[in-house]
Amino acid sequence: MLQVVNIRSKREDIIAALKKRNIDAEALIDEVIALDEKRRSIQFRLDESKSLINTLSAETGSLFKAGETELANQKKQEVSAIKEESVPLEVELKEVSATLEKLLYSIPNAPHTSVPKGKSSEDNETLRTWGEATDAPHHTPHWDLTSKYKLIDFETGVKITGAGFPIYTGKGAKLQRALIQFFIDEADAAGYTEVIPPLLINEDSGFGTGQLPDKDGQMYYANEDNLFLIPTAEVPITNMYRDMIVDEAELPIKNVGYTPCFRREAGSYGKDVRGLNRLHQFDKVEIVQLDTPERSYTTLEAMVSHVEGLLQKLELPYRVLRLCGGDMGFTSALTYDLDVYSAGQSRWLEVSSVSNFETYQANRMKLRIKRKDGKKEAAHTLNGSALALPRIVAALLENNFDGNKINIPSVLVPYTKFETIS
RNA sequence: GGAGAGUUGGCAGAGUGGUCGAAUGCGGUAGUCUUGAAAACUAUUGAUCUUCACGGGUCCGGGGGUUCGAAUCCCUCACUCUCCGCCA
Repeated sequence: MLQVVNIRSKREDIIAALKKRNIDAEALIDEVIALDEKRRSIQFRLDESKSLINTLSAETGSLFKAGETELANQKKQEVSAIKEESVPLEVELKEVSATLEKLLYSIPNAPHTSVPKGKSSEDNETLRTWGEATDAPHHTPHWDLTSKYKLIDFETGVKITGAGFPIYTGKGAKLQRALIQFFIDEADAAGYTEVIPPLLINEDSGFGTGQLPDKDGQMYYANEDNLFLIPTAEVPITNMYRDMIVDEAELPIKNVGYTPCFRREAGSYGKDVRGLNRLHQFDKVEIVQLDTPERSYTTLEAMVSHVEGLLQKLELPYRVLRLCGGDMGFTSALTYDLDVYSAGQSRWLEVSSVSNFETYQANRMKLRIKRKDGKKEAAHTLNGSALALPRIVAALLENNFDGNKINIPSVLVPYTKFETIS
């Protein structure tokens, strides 16, 4: 969530930034400011009466010890009276704080100055493209290839679970593992520490990264234990640092993790869900960084470059987009999407989303930096897919199909241990 | 799943109704000593809200209660450990 201090001191900037998300937040922001002022004034009065109660209670104690029972009883009654008076204040403080918090949870992150205005994915800004985004001569969609070469069994997946839960078989399974290993090796070389996190998370973690309170409908829920299946490794990995104060010297913290991801994808349909385009369970390698506010945007660019490097090594044509305000995620301040060209479907497929959340997540999860001078402030959190597997597999198959066989990009051959699929 | 024990500052660990935000040890930081280091000694060392500041409030797993006053008593939830059961 946004920090109240910032809302107070940068009211205009925040309202202007939120306009890019097509939100007129003026009334909301002013309500936050008013509630915060109210909260502070109540707390001040409450603190005063508590201070008085503490003093009088201590005096009562000494009087009892000294045997001055009568005086002590008098003080006792005095304290009771003050306490009674402060009860409504206490109730009010709780109410005001709860309302304020709820309001803060409902405000999305303020977009970075570079974020373009816009309503939908149409308005995203294409920054650059790499490679030739041209259709393959045979123009075969991957679902035909996966069935022709027996790489993925969608039907049996339906039988044992349901749509969107594919079974990778034979070389399809090996390709999958090869990609994961390749991605992790690359991240390793770039200085990321690998983690294998839990695939189920509790409510606090869901709140920390911003999936809760409103996006619970997108996560699978393990009712009996009140746990959620992770929609992305971002959640467990970032939450490793929840409620922590990290020394400035330890930053940046760089983690990479491979996990399956689970998404209910309620409301999706049509060509979007065909084949590997959108699944309920898919594999992803995620990179996560924690850094200082002054460095985080440089870090963001470095993360994008890392992802671009992966795509270049895989020889997949791609483009880099800067998301417009209307298409950005709730918690992000700036997001770059990377799309690969799918030569069998003639469309771009999003394979990575790299974001800087600034202090939005850190503030929620109480993740702070301890500066050299001892001062504490919220850290910046960032993450990105590096990469999401299914659409990479889709593009890889489609783009490298020559009519007779599928040629594996040379960088992957040491991992797959086969050069072609035929 | 059953039975029992526990949860205190970065860590270990005292503290069972008042002066306890909390002894002590370790660790951290600064200094003395030393050519330097170690050792020793001295000092310092939690978080959070509020205030220009002085100061004040809150926090001893979470929530609630009893009391003039709670780390300490009661209720409740969560977690950890030990034993038993089950099991990759």
